[in-house]
Amino acid sequence: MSARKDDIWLDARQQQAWRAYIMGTTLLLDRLDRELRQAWDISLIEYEILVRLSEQPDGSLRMALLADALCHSRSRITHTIARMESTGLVERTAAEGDRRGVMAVMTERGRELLVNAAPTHVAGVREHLVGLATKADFLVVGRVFDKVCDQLMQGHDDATDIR
Amino acid sequence: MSARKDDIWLDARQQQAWRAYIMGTTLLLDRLDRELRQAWDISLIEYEILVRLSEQPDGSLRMALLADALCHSRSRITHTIARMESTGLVERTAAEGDRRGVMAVMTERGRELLVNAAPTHVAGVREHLVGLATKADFLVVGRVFDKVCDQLMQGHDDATDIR
DNA sequence: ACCTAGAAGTTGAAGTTTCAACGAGAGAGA
DNA sequence: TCTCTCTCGTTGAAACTTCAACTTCTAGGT
Repeated sequence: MSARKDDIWLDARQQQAWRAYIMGTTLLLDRLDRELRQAWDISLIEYEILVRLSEQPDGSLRMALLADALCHSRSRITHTIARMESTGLVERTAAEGDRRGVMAVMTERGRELLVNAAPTHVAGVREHLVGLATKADFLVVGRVFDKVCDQLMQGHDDATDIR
Repeated sequence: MSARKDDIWLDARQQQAWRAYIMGTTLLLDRLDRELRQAWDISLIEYEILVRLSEQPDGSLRMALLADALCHSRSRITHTIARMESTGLVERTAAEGDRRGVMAVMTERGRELLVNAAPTHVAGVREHLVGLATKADFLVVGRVFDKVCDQLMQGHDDATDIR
């Protein structure tokens, strides 16, 4: 109940680091999203979905796995895939062996768009983040956020689930 | 046109770090937002606005400065402050000396809420991020994102501005 | 076979952010 | 003073996400 202040609050440097992280992330994600939209008329989320699909041998993935891979709610994936289907980047097919299941499949057009958009995206990531840090420092960032993922992954579910 | 692959793409470890950062950030911001909403019925954005206001001697800040401090669009600030005004956390007053200007002022109720919510928020930041890394590693994160801010800050404007 | 708990995915409404356009005032220069 | 350009902040619609409810199907027990 009466923990000392420095057990509760962040010190000045930690607080500064936290703010830099929040602001930097806000600016970075905003920028990467805009760059993709302007160059290829696709959002960062849609781009990331295409990346995951492209990593599968058949270019397809169950909706739930897509949601887990991106840490998005299932509802969000449903809506986003619906939009992408309407622009011809993916299609929906039934999953074999589970009649509840739906597979999102990348179309040829989706694959072409990804091939085009990938250099734009990677250049942005390099220019606005990776290229600004030493290799070692960037790997530290990766290490820290690996732990964040581990800590927060269990217990992350769709909003419909109990908590 | 024919740059070597490793001039364009990230290597495996960099890519892994990038994904950890994206996923970790998604999970982290989602979690911090939920914790504040559940405990105090306030979003992370609203919380951050209250923090900035509380740092001013008179608890008020021009809309534009608020937008800049949070790296949000002016439109977003307008909408968010409107919601906060309707729940009694802030009020709007005219800025002196510039009849275009609007000040967002923290109410007493806003200040009380912030005092209550701050421990929740800081505990979350500690538990899900700061406490998972060594002090040195976390400062590296801050250093990296400081550079990201510097690089992206100039040229960050409201969506209405030319680009 | 039957029942039940839970998972998969969708739906539509509510909430939030972005986008483009706008009105009003400030400020510099002729 | 007049005018031109720019900034401030807002507006309402479109785009996107969250939320809660729902249907369908699976899987495990009896």
